[in-house]
Amino acid sequence: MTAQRRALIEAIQKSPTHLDAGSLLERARRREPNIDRATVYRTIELLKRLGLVDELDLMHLEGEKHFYEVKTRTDHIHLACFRCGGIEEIASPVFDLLKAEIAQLTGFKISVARLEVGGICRACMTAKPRASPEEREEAAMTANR
Amino acid sequence: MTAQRRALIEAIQKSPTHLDAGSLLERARRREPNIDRATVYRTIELLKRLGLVDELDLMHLEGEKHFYEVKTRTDHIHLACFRCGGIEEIASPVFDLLKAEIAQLTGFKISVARLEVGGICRACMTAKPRASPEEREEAAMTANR
DNA sequence: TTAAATGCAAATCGTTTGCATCTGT
DNA sequence: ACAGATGCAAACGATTTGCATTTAA
Repeated sequence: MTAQRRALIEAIQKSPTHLDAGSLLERARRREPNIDRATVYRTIELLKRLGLVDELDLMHLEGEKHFYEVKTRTDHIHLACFRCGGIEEIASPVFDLLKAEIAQLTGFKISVARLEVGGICRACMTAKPRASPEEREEAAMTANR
Repeated sequence: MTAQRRALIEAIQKSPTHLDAGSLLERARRREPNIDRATVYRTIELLKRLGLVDELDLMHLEGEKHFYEVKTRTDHIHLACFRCGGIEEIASPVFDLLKAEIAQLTGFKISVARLEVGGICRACMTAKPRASPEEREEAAMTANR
């Protein structure tokens, strides 16, 4: 247990949003100025292996970065808005039910279940009231990336 | 509609397995030898935008590649085995129910829903009968990447 | 004819690695 | 003391880009 690891773990825990390796490094440096990129990646790898953090893609809204969060008891779903880039989280008993069904049906011993949804959030949907239905449709289509 | 695009679309459609950009290029070249990487990526981007193909990560089992499949009417779940690398697919009414619930609860207009599960498949679970429960636990843990 | 698609090569981005040095236990 | 963790710099793999050229409609 080194000072660098402590700084990184604290950075992940404290952040209200999902951080990628780069911003994780930046935050950790406030505490431990000499910490290096490589250490960040190695520590993330470790925490993943220990099952302490989950890795997310968040629909690749900003390039191919990965994002990290502390693993909670109940899995939650991540909703990414293609228009505003916002991320929402939601948990549902139906999700747990689904995982149980999958395990039962396929015999899989599930260790990670990642559900990521992309679309247009309520706020963006109601905003731009001038937009015609055609424009909305177009935007939704184009957003599908 | 160019010859290159035709070759790529055919390559995606014909493949029984999920292909990444590299193998997609390779397959398409059998038909159109002069096709370039850049064209592959540009065409994939187009097909994604048009909602014709879905992009998958398959739990990053082999690096950070992305995999592609033609978008089907009913979404399915991808199960990746950390031990043998195999991919299984499964659809479930519960999955559709969950998506409906998410949309209803959050007001999201969902355009993509990607559920990827990582774990140990039934075959790998039953294999290695000599493995102690501890070893299984350890393997499952380590596999969590 | 001409806007759009392509090939090529170089660039970019996130991530990983080899290796010499340092540090926690 | 010494296994393991770190920093540094270089390497890497997947993907993207600028630009001159070709092609489908």
